[in-house]
Amino acid sequence: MKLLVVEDDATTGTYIARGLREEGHAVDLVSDGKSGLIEATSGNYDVLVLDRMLPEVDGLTLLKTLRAAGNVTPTLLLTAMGDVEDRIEGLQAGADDYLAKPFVFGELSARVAALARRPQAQEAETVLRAQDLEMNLITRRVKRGGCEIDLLPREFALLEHLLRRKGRVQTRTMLLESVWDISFDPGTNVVETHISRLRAKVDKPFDSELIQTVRGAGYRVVA
Amino acid sequence: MKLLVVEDDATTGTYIARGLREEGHAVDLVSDGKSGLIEATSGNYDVLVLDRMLPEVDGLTLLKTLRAAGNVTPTLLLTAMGDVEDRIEGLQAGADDYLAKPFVFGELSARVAALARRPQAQEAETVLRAQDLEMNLITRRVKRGGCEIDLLPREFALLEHLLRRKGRVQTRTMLLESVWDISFDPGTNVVETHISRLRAKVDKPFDSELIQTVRGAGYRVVA
DNA sequence: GACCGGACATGAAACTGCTCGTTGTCGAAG
DNA sequence: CTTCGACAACGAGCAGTTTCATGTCCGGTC
Repeated sequence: MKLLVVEDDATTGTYIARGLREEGHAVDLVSDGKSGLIEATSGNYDVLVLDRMLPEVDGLTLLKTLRAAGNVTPTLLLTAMGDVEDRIEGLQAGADDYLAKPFVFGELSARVAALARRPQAQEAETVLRAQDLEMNLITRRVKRGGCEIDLLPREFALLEHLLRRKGRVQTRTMLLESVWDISFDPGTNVVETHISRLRAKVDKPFDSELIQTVRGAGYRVVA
Repeated sequence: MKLLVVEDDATTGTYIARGLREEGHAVDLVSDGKSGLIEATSGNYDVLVLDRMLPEVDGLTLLKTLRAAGNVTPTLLLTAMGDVEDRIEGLQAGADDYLAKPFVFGELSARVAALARRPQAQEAETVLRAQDLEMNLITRRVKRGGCEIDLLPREFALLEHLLRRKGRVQTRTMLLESVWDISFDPGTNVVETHISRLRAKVDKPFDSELIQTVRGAGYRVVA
C-alpha cells in the first residue's frame, strides 16, 4: 500500500513513517505543506496522513485544495488533543478520519488500514453506540439515557476501543497493546482498574450492564 | 553483533528481540533458563540479556553456573524495579550491568551497546559523581556533601542520564527520547517540570548549582 | 532604560497506575 | 452437598507523574 505522510516535526514524522514501513507499506514522508500538496497530487497514494499544523501551507488548507481539485484520497488528519473545533473543521475540510496527538501507534496503524479498506469517500463513524449509550468522537462526549457522563482521557480511549469492537471479547493483552501501547511487562492490573472506573461511571448509575467480564478471557461491551 | 536474550515472558522477549534486531544485531531468543544455559555455553555471543526470574533454571543461577564454567560474556540482567537486594546479588553473581523493569527500550539498547564496546570483564560503573554529588546506581541513593537526597524514580532517571553525560548539553528532545521514551508529540513541558523538581532537591539546599540551563538548547550538569 | 516576545520556572490541580486487601468463581476433595 | 484452596477479578487509597496556568527571566529593539 502506498502512503504519504505530511508531518513537519522530524521525530514524529520518522516515527510514523518507520512504523508504517515495518508493516510493509511504501511510505513517502514530506515535511511541509507545499511539498505535501505537490506529492499528493502527483503520486497515486492509497492513504494520506496529514498533520493539522504545518509550515508553508497548513494541513487544512492543503486538504481543502486537494478536495477542491477533485482528489478523494482517504485522509487521516492528526490534530492536537482536546481541540474540538479542530476536529469539526477537519472533517468539514474533507478529512475521512482524525487522530488526536499524542497517540498510540497501533491506533494510527489501525485507522490507516481502515481507511484503505473502506470504499472511498465514506466518512469514518463519528458516533459510537451500544444500547442507550452514545459516544461522540468529535466532541469527545459520552451520554447514556440522555445523561451526560464525564470520562477521563484514558477511560475514554478504553471505552472507545471496546465500542469499536462491540460484542467481541478483548483480552487484557489486546487492550494493553492498543490502549496503553504496552507490548511488554505484564504484572500490571491497569486494565482491571480502568474497567472498574469505567463501570462506576457507565454502568453503576444505570440498570443494565454494558461492560461484561468474560472470566479467563477479558472484557466486552454487549452488542 | 550476536546477542542472546533469555526471557520467559513471550511479549517482553519478542519486544526486546525485535528492537535489537532493528538495530542490526543478530538476536537469539530463548524462554527458559535451561535452554538459555545451553545456548549461552555453545553459542559465541557478544552480549547476554538475562531475565532475573525464569522457569526451570533461574536467571541468577544460570549466570553463576556460566561464570563458574569460566564464561565471561558480558551480561545485562533484567530485574524488577526497586529491589536493591536483587541488584547487589546480581552483580555478585557476575552480571556486568542491570536494568530495572519496566524500562525504556532506548536504555536497554544503550546498555547493550556499552557492554559490547567495553573491554571484557570490566564491571559497569556503579557510582556517578559530579562535584560533591554522588549517585549510587545499585542502592539507588544520592548524596551531596554527605547529605542524603531522596529522589523519585523519574527524577532519578533524569539525573542519572545527565550525570552519564556530564558536561554535555542535553536537549529537551534528547531527554524526552531517552528518559521518557517519547519520540513524538512535543508540546509538553515535563522536562522543565522535572528539572525544576530536581533542582529543588539537588541544587536549592546547597550553594553551587550543578544543573545548568543552556538557553535555547537544553540542560547540562557541570563537569 | 523601558518595552516586548519567547524561553524557562514553578506551584497547584488533574490524572494515572500501582499496591494490596477483599471478593467472587471454579474445580477438586472430603 | 459442603468445604477448601487456588486463582481471577475488583476496587479503595495513594504515590508519582503530567498538565495547566501563571509568573519570571533573558535578550533584543527602539
